[in-house]
Amino acid sequence: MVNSRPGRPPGSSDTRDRLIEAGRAHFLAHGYDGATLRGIAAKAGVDPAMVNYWFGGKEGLLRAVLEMIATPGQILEAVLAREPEDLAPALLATALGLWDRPEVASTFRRMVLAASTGGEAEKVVREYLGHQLVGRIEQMIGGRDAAQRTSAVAALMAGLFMTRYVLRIEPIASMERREVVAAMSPPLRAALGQAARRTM
Amino acid sequence: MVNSRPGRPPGSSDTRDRLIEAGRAHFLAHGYDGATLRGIAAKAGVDPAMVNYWFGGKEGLLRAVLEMIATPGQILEAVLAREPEDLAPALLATALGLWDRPEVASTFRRMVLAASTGGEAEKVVREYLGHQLVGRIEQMIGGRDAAQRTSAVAALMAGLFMTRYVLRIEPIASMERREVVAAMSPPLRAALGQAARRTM
DNA sequence: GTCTATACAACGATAGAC
DNA sequence: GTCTATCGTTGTATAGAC
Repeated sequence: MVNSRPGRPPGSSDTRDRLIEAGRAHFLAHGYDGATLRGIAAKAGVDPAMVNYWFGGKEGLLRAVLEMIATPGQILEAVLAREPEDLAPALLATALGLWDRPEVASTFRRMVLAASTGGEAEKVVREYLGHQLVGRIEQMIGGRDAAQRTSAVAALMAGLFMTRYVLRIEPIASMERREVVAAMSPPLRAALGQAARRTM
Repeated sequence: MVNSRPGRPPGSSDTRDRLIEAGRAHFLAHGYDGATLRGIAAKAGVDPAMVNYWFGGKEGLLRAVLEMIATPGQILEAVLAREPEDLAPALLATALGLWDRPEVASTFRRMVLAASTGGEAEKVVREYLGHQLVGRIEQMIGGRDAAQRTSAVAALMAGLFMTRYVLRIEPIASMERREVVAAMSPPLRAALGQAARRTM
């Protein structure tokens, strides 16, 4: 394995930072498989081999870019201050406010697509979503049957994102933000609310 | 452009069918970018150049594979006989019963993938999901605010599928089917139930 | 028309010189 | 640390045999 975080090199070497920024732009524009190391390196103004040196390969660069974005945490942080009664609409409004920004939606869109290809990027994205996002929701809601309720919440939020931003299925893709909040709040409240009842 | 559908060649040429079957298996196993034309051709026992001859390229083969897979509204058909009270768990149990069959899960997985190719396949998949699936749900539940409630139902089901089968996020990916039904029934009932209330 | 054979540019990755 | 040279593999294109 290669040195992935030098303390502060004496010579030059903002190479690493330039590669992360260029990689973010390229993954966003072309997806994981579509982006090329040569194109990223050219935009960063460095040699393509530097990707392998600093990140161990293309997959390592994706991991570094994902760590840089770290948006799911922002949603939860911004919401944790609210009282539990308002949790559902607050979570929805905060998430939509973030996702409606085009560059954020595109980033997650690419992540989902990368995770759907079955390639190496899939493992990276799954790790990221599993720990960073789902783990923190579960920790947040706690209580009995936390795992089941967390799964329901995660499925609901993931489905909202998929239908509205990735697949762009009508009518949800064109709905006003407050309409979406109104429509999704009751089911999200049910998912957050009490432990799942045995129904069959 | 190349001839893509010969009437009935006198000579041999099940080459096309063999490529579709091999392509289905490979796309399913490795994803679109992960699958290689040489690997597909080898499994089909034909020359790699035949993919270009019959389908015009890799993307054309994907389109032919998608056309071959009959993606059914079986879920809705099987559920429509139930009374409205049981609708949520019935819909979930039926959907899970279908999706837990590996080849069906893979089919939808590939549709998500196809929606990302950026080509003509994206439009096809979106049309199919929008009209064939979401449109029928809306027609089924009817009433006031049908569009909003339909969106919530679609998001919930899409999210369930994404987290459990595509992204395979824990713990929902490993949960028993009846656990999933129990966890998702309350939010799904809320989505199906009454018109969304204005919450903000 | 159907297929084989071959070639080509671009890709991710690596070894080793500086 | 950085870069050059190069390897194996990818998707695609084409020439020509049946």
